Amino acid sequence: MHPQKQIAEMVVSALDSAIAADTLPQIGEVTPTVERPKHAEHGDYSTSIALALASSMRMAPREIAAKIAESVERSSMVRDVSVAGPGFINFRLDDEWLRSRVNVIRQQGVKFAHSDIGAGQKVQVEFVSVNPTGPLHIGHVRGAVIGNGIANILDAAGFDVQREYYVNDAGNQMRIYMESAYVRFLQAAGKDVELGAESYPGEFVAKLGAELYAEYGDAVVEMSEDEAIGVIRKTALDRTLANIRATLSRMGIEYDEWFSEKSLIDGEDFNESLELLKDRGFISEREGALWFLGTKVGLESDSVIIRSMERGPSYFGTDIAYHYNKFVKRGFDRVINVWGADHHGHIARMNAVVNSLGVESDNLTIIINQMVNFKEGDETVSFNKRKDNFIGADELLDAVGADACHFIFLERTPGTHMEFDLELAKAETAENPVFYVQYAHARLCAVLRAAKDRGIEFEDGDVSLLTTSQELALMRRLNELPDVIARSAEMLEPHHMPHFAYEVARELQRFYEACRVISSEPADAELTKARLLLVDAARIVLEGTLNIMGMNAPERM
RNA sequence: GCGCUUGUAGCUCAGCGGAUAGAGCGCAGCCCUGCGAAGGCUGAGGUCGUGGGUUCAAAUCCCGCCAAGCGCGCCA
Repeated sequence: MHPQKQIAEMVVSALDSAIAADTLPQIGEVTPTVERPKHAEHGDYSTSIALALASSMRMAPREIAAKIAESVERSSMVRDVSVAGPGFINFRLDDEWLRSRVNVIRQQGVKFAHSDIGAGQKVQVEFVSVNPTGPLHIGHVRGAVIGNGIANILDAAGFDVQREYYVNDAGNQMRIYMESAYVRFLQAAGKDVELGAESYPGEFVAKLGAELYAEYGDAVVEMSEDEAIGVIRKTALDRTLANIRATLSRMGIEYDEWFSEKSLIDGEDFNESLELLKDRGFISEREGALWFLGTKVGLESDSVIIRSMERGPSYFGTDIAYHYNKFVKRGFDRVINVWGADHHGHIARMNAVVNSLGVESDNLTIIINQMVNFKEGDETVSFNKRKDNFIGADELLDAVGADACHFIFLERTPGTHMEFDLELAKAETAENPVFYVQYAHARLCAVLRAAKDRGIEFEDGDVSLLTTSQELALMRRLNELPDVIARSAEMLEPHHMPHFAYEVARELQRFYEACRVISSEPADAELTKARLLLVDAARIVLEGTLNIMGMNAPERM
């Protein structure tokens, strides 16, 4: 259990025992909020529960705080419990306990910070899911980073996580894409044909057409369009998906499942979900189409599920089947969809339809990441206005590297309309937080290498020698990781990770500045060993944090 | 027109109803005979878009207004 939760439980049981002992009046169930105070003199953890209880208990907040503080059961973790200000109860961690954590971190590795709040619940994180109609572009990277970050965090928090990419291989866009590929195929065969107005003009499709011609040759050129597309279709889709997969792989992102939209229609999911909605009275037929009765559950309008017999299900229709499949067929306890802001209009009816399928709509969380503006020098451009001037995700990765993308996109909360400074991301200087954090890790590795070169063994070091303010501040920081992971998982807020990584790096640099680690003075031999233990623990925490963020922790830079 | 999101230091952003609103960059200074200076320290800089409301307590919750982005298809 992470320290913050332990403190919260200490407060609850202190409150209970004070009530039992009749020193405080009876009240209903309360859940105390425990926070980390902004100022160090307020301790490591703090609760304002006494202030919140004042009116219902009809007592002065400070008095309530004093009663609770008295009843707190002492533990090795907490050195001091005090009442301060208008009625805060402040907790200070015990130095001895903090030191002992250095050994815990070294023994357990980053797992020391993992939690069990997930309790093995099955969670699916679906992200990116861009139409397979060409390579990923620069605007898709944010969603990829956020989805991956959330999945990693949930993993560390004890959830059973599945990462999924929804492949939109049915529907209109796919038809247009295949027609585009077919035209390019014919052009590669030397035929004089033009792309239609709606077609995908990109270079990728042209290259794909040439590859298809090289593979299938003139026999397919002679076929009718429908026949020919039937032949090239699978290869075209596979190549496109392989391209997307390769880009994601460069970012260290791997999926457990690439789920086909088409399979929902070919199989039973679409019909079954429709039957279920029909039984529950959410379906009606009019104007030659089949509708989901959104107005019945408070939506502004109804939505089409099946357009007509010839034209088949709408995107919304298959999305119903998809979520039916996720919850009912595959039995996920929770589903998290990471969507771009241009899909936000779809959220309300998705929640409504999930609810109409009989699934608690709280089990579906849709995270929207806002649009990104890219800044190069003084020029700011929003990527969506650059459709004519396509910038591929690969180009961004070439320019700034995957690690910088992870850090910078994760640093901002998904809801902000953020600006991505291309110059800054590329900069290999202190202005760039990515390098600051990775440098701190590389520096720790350099110290550990130096110790090894000098033949220093520090396994038997004594952590009780770690007493300077910088050492204690660093240990405090390292011990925050369990809280940070728990909080990030509970709130689904990955941005705490890079902020924490930055704080660890900063605390490390202060420690490094003030505390000589490897000393050549014989009298300092024991202190050297103790500090090497701390350096090693810090390295473990930093590496673990970076890995959860999808980043590398370089040993040299 | 309606809906969603955003508005915090010059810039990019944190801020979990609570104590004196924070960080980085930029700016002005200071600090290396030793483990990586890609570093450390100090300082200036804010009517938290705006007007109301709820509360013992509001940047945070509610309502109005202003501004920006996005969305309002039998596209996905």
